[in-house]
Amino acid sequence: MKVSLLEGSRWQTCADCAVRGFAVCAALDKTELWELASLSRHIQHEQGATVFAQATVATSFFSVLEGVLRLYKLLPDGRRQIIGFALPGDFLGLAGSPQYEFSADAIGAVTLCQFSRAGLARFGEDRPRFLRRINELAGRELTRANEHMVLLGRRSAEEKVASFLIGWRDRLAGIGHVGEVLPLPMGRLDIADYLGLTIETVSRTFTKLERDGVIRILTGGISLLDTARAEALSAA
Amino acid sequence: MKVSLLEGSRWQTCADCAVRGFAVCAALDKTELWELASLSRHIQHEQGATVFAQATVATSFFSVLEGVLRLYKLLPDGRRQIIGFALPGDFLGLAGSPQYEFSADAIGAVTLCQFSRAGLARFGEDRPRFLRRINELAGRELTRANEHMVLLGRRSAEEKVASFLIGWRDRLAGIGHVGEVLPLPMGRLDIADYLGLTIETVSRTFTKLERDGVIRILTGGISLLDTARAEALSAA
DNA sequence: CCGGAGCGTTGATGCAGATCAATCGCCACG
DNA sequence: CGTGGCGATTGATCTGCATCAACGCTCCGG
Repeated sequence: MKVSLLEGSRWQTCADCAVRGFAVCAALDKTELWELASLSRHIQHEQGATVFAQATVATSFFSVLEGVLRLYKLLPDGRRQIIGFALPGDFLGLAGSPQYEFSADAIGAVTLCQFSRAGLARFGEDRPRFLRRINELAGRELTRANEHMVLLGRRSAEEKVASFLIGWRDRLAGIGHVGEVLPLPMGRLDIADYLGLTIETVSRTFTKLERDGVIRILTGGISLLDTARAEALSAA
Repeated sequence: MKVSLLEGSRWQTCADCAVRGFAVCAALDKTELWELASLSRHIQHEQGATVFAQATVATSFFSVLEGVLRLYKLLPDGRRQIIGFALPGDFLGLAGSPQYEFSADAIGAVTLCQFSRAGLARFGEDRPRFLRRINELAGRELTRANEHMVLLGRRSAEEKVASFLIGWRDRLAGIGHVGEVLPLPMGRLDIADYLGLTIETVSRTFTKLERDGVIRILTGGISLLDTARAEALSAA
């Protein structure tokens, strides 16, 4: 059973952008939106493409329109930690440092709204509403990061996987996803590197959750059979 | 050998506040500083006191003047993850959610600058410079969080301890600390909960680093003997 | 000067998850 | 309709860190 994720929405103008309600621009009025649109460029990347790489000069900010990205940091010896997945509406570049803090690549095809760093900085300079919006997004990101630290430092493999599934479900719900099936566009290796585990442990844990009747494993996703049990594991 | 940390500085007015250069208020001019001062209250907490607790209503923001705090999240069963240590100049409340996202307690005595949430929000509402300052601090925090995730998810015990020591040294240096000796006001348990380890593993790792000639263990701190080796472990 | 509480260290043992090694299943392609 | 490749699963074994258990040091109060 194949599962698709947020395909088919097409962008026309900022005003009827698919992510208008979620993205940075949610705080702007019509005039501002026009001005912002003039600063933005609309780009696409195919499956697996790297949008930007850790430690290269950060020339752009991005807002995700369609698709999913993995955001990750690499250690010199190749160990990888995925620090998050970016979904439609997410803004990339909050750290605001002159170099990118992490790398981002496309999981499946993605469409992005690209802004020049300087341009957006100038645009925001004297727009408190916009700055407050950025703040709000940064705060949310920080909250997610804090929770992720607890997960990485203090949870068992089973709790990690359950938390991931519940968190992913909630994020998809937040951008309007509905349905029995929870699509997982990222591979097992991505999940492992997100949870600080190995691919084998992730696979075994999925299997265990299925054996215990908590989930059902499908190609490209899962279905949550025992939500209560999963949520308990995720909170515990 | 006992080590003291940032004792003795006394606050008089905002203009000659000990953390004037580092804190939120660094972005403000004299007039604004006066207005901000009228919103702030100056509070102290003794050793071990809890300044605010996770999941209680967030009525205040804080800026640290003196001392060190541990910021942590607890799981229902008591497992603890320390998400960071707050030093003079650090601002608490960036997440901006209506409840505190984590708890904070004093390690040793602390002095804080307290602001009412509503008051500070109103103050900032239409001051882009201030908002940009908040953004800058949030970005820095986010960067720290991302690095901490890599540490928690992908580093060995020895690398964790070395990274912690190097990071701590750099943070203290950033607020003007100098000297051979690196004070560690937090106990082994705090370090363990910061690094996602147990107290025993932390203790053993300290001992190993001392045996290997990388550090010397003192009461209340350490001395870095082989900086290069420690930095290598920390980066690797 | 003595006693004990609290933190830190050290030792012995256990186990969750890593590592090493096939095998499987699903497509894409010839 | 075979075949090769890649991701996922499963199995066997190993190991880094956790856990369980003393013991030591240091400082403080009597």
